[in-house]
Amino acid sequence: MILNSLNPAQQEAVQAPLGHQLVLAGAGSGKTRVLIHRIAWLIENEKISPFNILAVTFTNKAANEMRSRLEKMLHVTAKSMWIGTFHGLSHRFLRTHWQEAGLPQSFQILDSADQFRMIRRIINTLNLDEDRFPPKETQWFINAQKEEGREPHQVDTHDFTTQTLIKIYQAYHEACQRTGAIDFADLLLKTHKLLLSNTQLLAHYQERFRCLLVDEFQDTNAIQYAWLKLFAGDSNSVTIVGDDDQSIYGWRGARIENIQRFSKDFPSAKVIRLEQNYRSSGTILKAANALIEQNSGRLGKNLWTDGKEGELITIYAGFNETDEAFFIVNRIRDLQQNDYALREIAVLYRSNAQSRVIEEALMQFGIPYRVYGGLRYFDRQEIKDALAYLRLIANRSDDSAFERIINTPTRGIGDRTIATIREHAKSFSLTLWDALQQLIEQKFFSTRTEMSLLAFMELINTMTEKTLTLELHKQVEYVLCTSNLIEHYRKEKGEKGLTRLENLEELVNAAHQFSQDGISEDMPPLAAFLAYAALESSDEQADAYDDCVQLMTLHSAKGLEFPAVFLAGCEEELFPHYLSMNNPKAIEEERRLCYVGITRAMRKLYMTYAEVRRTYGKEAYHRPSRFLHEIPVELVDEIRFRTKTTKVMTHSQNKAFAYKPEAQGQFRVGQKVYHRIFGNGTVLDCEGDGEEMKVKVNFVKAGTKTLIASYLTAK
DNA sequence: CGGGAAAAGCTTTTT
DNA sequence: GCTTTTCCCG
Repeated sequence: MILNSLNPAQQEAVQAPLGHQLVLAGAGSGKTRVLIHRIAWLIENEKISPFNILAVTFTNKAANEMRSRLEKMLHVTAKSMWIGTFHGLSHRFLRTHWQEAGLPQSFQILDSADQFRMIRRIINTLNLDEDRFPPKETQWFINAQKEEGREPHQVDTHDFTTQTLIKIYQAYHEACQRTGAIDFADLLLKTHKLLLSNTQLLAHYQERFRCLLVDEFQDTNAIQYAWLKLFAGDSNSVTIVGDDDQSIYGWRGARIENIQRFSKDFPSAKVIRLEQNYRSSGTILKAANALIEQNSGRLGKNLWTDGKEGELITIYAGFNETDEAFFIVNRIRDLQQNDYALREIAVLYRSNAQSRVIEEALMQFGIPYRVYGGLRYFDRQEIKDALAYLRLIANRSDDSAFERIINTPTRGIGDRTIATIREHAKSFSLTLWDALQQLIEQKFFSTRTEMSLLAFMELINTMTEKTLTLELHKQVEYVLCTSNLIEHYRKEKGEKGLTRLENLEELVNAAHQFSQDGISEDMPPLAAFLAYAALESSDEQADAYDDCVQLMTLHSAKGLEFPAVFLAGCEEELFPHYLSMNNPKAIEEERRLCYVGITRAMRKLYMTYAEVRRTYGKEAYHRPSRFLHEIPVELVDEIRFRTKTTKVMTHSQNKAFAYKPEAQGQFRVGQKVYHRIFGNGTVLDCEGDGEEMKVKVNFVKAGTKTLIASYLTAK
């Protein structure tokens, strides 16, 4: 194996003797490479069988990448290796041990939308007020409990509200059990619980997985930590890789403290720091280091590079979000001139809503772009409809699927009828399907309603029979046709309906592709496909080769790198977000998010903000983000006020065009001035006049800069 | 049942 | 402000 491509610290991590290891890997320090080389080393030099290795990542994408890179490196298939996400691996485990776990063989995975509907229904059935117990918050509560590994009866409670929430949790828990559904958190919980209670099984798995490796360890939550510890047992070797400075998922239960806890629970663990950065210029790195230093309780790490200092960081103050967007587009065009490919440029922002203005500006200039995040393929309405038919075929007790399609496409079954079925199901603890069957036997409905209902049951039963022997993709095709979904969406007018039809067609292809890849092991193909749809958030890889500007949130940028990065919306209230403002811990997480953003940039970083921003229909004035002030001024280049493009603004932007900043008066040489980022300084030179006036200022702390007069205050 | 009007949201996201 | 969900009526 080629090790000379690794630096000494990396080599140390890769070649460490068996035992526990904690690798603190800074941004851009080659963390993934180390992890992959380590696994290869274990196999080739320590003669560990791939069969004995368990590697955990946080996304399917990371898992797939790791697998394929390993296969390339070792020239073997990594099939026998357990590489995957906590959820994916738990799923694999539960599919094998469904019986011991007390699950039906065809257990269905609920995604968060299914979970939401189910919880809301339970709140209503319990006659609770949706305003006092908002389904979304309740869902949050339940998931938070699950992430801490607490079942309904294990939650301590004193106040009435929590007691009610637990009641809902309990009812939800029972509903899941009755319908054979498990949610994402359950995958981990049930795996953990089964291993704890079944010593034989535990011994078997502990004996098998002699080497455990976990990536992005700073993102693990309580149940994941417990899960890992259980697999580790007393004698297996555990390697964790993480960066406390890049922990940005605290809000969904991730705990940085798990890193410290690991050192305590595995005291023999060797700590290795990877601090050499291969990604960013010296300037960008200095900015990142200075920023993150403001956080308390860090494990401590200082990134360095032997590369060039590179270009200064450009901070731009737009007068509103449109101006900010046009600045970004203008600079993107400049970058294009300077031989940057569009795909090498990323625009990052705190929240998704910010993408719109930027998209509009890009569109106006005909610059191709791609927005990451947003609605995923398997989350689309039409796809979920089709999958619901398949789910009901596979498992009649799947209530979520039942509710979704009993009247989609419409077949004359109204809300009243569905409510009756629900009620009956509740009072006799039946699944909706069984409740419906009973009610029909009891001749409960009017003849017309009964006919519609019978037709529905008949449809599902026929589908099940007819597709029993069909190949998976044929099965999907059959369902699409006989369910009338195609017909239903054909009626939807406009482009939307057309896209939906295309998506449905694509589902047949997806099924075909899936069965050809054939990783379904001993699961029936349909069940495997449904699990795949629930667990894998298939990202369209085809677009990856297109040359377009990459737009995404800071969260989704983690793990990526780009030669040029724009960080838009660097304003107080937006970034840091106003919901984090009064919580020091949350502010630190925002700062880490900013750190992640800055360290995505390889050569050139722009940070922009808007004086006025329209949010939720209201115009709001914000101060520049505190994070801008935390970057040493000597690393910052220039502040420009207005771009040439203001003239190109279309009618809709007229408002922006009409905006005139308050004249600050004329400046003269020798005058003392103040700037909100650079601080105090003295005017050295003036050029032009009015608001277009450019002023050269010698700042006390920041040195000499040339900027637009409007951003200076006379002292 | 479907369409239009009114109302309600509205960080960050993977699984 | 814009988008999604809900409500109400023909």
